[in-house]
Amino acid sequence: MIVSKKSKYAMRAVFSLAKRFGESPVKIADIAEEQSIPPRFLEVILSQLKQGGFVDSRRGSEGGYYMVTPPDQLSVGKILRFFDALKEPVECMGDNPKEKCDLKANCVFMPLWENLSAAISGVFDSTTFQDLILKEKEKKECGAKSLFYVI
Amino acid sequence: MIVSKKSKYAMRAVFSLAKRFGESPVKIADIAEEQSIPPRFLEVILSQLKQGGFVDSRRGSEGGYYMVTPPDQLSVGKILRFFDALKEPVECMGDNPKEKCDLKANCVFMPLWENLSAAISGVFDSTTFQDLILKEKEKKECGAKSLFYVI
DNA sequence: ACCATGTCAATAAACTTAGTCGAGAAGGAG
DNA sequence: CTCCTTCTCGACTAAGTTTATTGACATGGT
Repeated sequence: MIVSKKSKYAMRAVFSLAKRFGESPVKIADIAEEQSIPPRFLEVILSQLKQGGFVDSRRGSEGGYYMVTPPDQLSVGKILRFFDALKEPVECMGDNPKEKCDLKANCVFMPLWENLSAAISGVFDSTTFQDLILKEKEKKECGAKSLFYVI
Repeated sequence: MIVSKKSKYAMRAVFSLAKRFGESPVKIADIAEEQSIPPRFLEVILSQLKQGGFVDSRRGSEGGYYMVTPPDQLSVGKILRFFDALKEPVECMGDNPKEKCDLKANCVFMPLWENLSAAISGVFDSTTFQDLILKEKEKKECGAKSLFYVI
């Protein structure tokens, strides 16, 4: 898959924390349970998110993790890129390609990879976590309305 | 990467055969050399392409592989999808998801995965191997022109 | 002092990717 | 009919990546 399990966990964790932006810290164990993420794996993930400057933490009782970046200023793309999930579509692209290719500019496939790369970025960079939070609220409301009308 | 080495080998092999559509069979060894693909790996790939009905083969001397599908009727997407390289962006999507998710329709991330899936398909389904062949010809002409003007 | 929590580095199991190998089957030329 | 050439098939291996798990440690609050 393009988006690994780990990256999805990261997104869910960030989503969870983003909803509580400005509130008191949330324990790893709580996020893990809420989002069904293996707690000790989440530990690793949150630690990386902290390294990335997206979240911060406090130890001791009443400790936990909390959002640093406001949800409306954090795109999904930033998280995915940080977790290296938004890699180049092929190894021969980028400034420092793993797989070297002599063709480069003359490769007939290159425009394809470039379009792909742009299309993917387009999708992820245009959605912030604030958007997702709003979407969830909408869904809940629609769900309620739906229940009302269905009967 | 989204597109594995194997899938890229497959694309190059198909590209190579597509250029000779209607001509006599090409030996694995020749394609391998022309496209810098490990011969015995290419063997596996071509055999799968045959299974998929994209190419056919003949044994014995003067044998080899040849294109069945005309280049203008074969999109890049068809090959990538066949090689499972164009998987769903996440495991929880599709009709028969590997990773089951209770949220499904209510998942806030789902629209993201759907947009992504559509964007990727859009890129790959809109290019045929005929397009690539034409592009290569253009590039060669431009290259010649360029040489002419540069001096 | 103690307990609750985050922190860190190492490790392991499962899976995927990339590639290899040897023996065999089928077509064509002589 | 026999030999050579080429494809065919299935198993195998090596390396890398992903998905965690573990135990010992550090730190903050009461």
